[in-house]
Amino acid sequence: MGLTKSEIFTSEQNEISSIAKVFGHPARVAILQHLFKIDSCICGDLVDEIGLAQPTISQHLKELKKIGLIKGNITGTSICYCIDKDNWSQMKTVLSVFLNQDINEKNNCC
Amino acid sequence: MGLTKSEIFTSEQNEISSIAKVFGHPARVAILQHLFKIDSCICGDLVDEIGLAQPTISQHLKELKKIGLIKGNITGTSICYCIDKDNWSQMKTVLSVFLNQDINEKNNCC
DNA sequence: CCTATTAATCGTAATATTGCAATATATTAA
DNA sequence: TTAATATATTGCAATATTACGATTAATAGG
Repeated sequence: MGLTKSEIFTSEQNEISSIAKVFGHPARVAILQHLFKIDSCICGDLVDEIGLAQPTISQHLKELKKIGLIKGNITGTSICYCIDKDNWSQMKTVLSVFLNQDINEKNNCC
Repeated sequence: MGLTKSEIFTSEQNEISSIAKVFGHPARVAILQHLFKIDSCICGDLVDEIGLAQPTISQHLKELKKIGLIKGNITGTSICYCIDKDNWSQMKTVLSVFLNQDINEKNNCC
């Protein structure tokens, strides 16, 4: 069906998977890395930096915006995107809880 | 096209997104959480625990196995799955580098 | 051998994702 | 106003994902 049955999972499980899904494409990983690397904001050079067409980059930016990891403000004809630091931190906290489950693990039969 | 252009990205970007993609479905998150929670191995009760059909669970387990996060050994007619601790740790390291990019961040124009 | 049990695989339908050309929108500059 | 520039949106084709019924394979117990 291609349709995830979100309703049978906890909100935590859905939140973790929603965040992870956004990271699940190399273009979006590359966009985020680039936004961190140049510690001022960039505008439209993501299209040159990454080798994808402008509508494709725009679509990926939309995904990142939707989940709140980036924000953009208009500067003339261009738009300046950057990481939303507060949301990035919050997201890290959610993922950390999931990723660090193993610290309390005792035995492992396999 | 539905086809990711992996070849234009770095191996690190592809690795991060591959891991994240596996976490990008709540059923796989739930499976991993359950495997951590019961600190002995489980067999086929994942189907009861999560509310999805057996072939669906089997398919998700396959994805998790493919990327190396879980392993299973045969015990009679059932198969005992558990987290691959070494690979889990390695995966955490890869993701941590990506998630902690913000610690060196200086300014933020937005 | 036959049957029950467990899990994988196959086949398929429904939906989602990716990518881009074409177009629309919005702002600046002349 | 017109042209140029930057980004978003639309529409569409190709491919991927999700889910499950039906079937298959493998093992255990009788």
